[in-house]
Amino acid sequence: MSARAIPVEPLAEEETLSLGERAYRRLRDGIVQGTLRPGSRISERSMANALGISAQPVREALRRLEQDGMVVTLPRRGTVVAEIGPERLAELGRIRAALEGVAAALAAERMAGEDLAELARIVRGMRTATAAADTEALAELNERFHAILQGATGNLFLVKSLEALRAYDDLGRLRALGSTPKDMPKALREHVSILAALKARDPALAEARMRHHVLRSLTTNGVLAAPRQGR
Amino acid sequence: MSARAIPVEPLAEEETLSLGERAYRRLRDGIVQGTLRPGSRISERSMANALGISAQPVREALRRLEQDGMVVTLPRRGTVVAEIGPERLAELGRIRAALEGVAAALAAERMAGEDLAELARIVRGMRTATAAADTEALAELNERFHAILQGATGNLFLVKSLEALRAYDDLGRLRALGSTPKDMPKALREHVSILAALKARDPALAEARMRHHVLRSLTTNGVLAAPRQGR
DNA sequence: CATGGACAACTGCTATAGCAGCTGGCAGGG
DNA sequence: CCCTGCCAGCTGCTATAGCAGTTGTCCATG
Repeated sequence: MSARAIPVEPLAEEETLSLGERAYRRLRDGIVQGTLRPGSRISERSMANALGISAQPVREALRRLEQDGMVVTLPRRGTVVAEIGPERLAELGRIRAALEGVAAALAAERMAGEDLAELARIVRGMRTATAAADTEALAELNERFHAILQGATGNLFLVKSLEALRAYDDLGRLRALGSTPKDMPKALREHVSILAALKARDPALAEARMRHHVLRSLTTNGVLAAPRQGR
Repeated sequence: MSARAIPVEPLAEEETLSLGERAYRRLRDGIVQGTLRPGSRISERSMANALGISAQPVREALRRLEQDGMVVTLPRRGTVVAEIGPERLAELGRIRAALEGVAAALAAERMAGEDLAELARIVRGMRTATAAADTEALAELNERFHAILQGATGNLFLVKSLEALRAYDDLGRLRALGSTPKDMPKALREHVSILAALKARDPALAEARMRHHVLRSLTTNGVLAAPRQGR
């Protein structure tokens, strides 16, 4: 009975999501937040009654996490949390930069006019939030900006992959300091330039700018080291 | 009993893989090969006894396919095969090109010497296979080349994502003609140049060349149209 | 004829039970 | 003391049963 030692709390009935989905997010957050440390073993049964649910949803979540590269399970042996060191985190950041770049390129080609208008509204909000140094609102707007852009591509694979990568990004943000203090004007200029490329329907330009934006953001957050990364 | 109409044959005991894994691959192949057409509904139970197995492995496979963007399920409503038109296929190709590019960049930094030697061996084999016009051996070598390169990155997320994307690639290859007839020398030159960039430990160069290689390959296969794609 | 409501037949989702394989320790023979 | 084989206790994995929503049909009612 080592179930008591498992650093996970039972699932509340928070929302209307399926137990499998909730277990997935819970475990994912547990991994990126470090409460489930790399190398630690996760038993389907133990984790199940630690969460107060059955074993299937847990197993389902573990299979999805395995596809995300967060855990690795040896058949009939056990499931362990994968190692996510700083270098691995940097890799994932570069991957995310590349994918967001492709998303921007696709969006530049397909994006509807109303979505562009919505992005323009968001950027406008960013400008005021930057002036007011409202980091919280800025984070919210930033998330919406990327979400709309990715959603505009209509590509499920892209959206799902970036969603998974975003979880890792939170991990990087936790290990480094909190949110970025004084690069907000820089981020604002980058968003403006990205929007301009989107409006101009220039895929290559949008991709380059988006990629640079993500890489720069990761660099100032300490996830990436040298400023000469990935071109 | 509409189970008889489901275009899937029962699972043989082919290998030692789990039923969930086998169902995942079977369904994935069924989708990319067109036997499970877009828009068609997939019932867990029906598919289960069509495959001669229980419902859980099928459900498990469906959840993974959903994360790949191949199916979309409405809670308590049903699961349907997602639409994968030519334009979506082109998008996925560009995504794959970007990811393989990042993989090449990472490999250029981290790759061990013995892996480089193995790649050199493979490229040497490609040279003779190209001279002999042995398309089958060439496809095999090509697969090994990319597999070793991706494996050298040691990044699970990258490997898993590219594995899923490769399935879509097969779909594109099916819709277009068969394997490439006369661009083999071009592919050989590209592999040689990629290997050179890897040996030189030049991440940016390796990435650019790999990305160009994949995009060019997709273009000659008819998956991509204009030669001015993605930079 | 139109309309509304109940019922049957689905669906995805969850829980329980039990299988087969692996591991580690403990006893018994060398 | 060391080695070997057994065995209990794990593990992931699969099957069965049943839950709870959704949908479509069919009959009764206005």
